Amino acid sequence: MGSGRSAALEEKRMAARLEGSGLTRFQIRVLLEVMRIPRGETRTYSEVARMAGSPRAYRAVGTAVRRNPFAPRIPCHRVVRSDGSIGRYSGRGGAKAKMLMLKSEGAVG
DNA sequence: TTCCTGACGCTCG
DNA sequence: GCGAGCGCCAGGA
Repeated sequence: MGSGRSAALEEKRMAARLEGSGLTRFQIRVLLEVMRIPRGETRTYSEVARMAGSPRAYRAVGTAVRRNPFAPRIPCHRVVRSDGSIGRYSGRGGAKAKMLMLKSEGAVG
């Protein structure tokens, strides 16, 4: 990807927008971490929960990403289950589209 | 404040 | 290898 500077700027603007979207602090933190996942890579819900500050809140992570108001901006499709499964996807196309996006990014074979 | 739900995780049969 | 059950944390009604 390009410059990390614009990415940081984007993240800052995102945080401001998320706060105005009626999301909670925890959910914002989760979505912010998800947005930092590099293209072509994936993270498990447990990892995201850990990054968000609550290692055992993987359930709440699912609730948070499901509320993701910035679908393409925040790559929630890069969050998969710990067993390697795609998991669910409430966005357009469901889990099928999720897998397609991951294949497009080279995250999966 | 209490109960129910959820894009999960792990164990057990 | 697979399905069912229980535990986990956060949020909404």
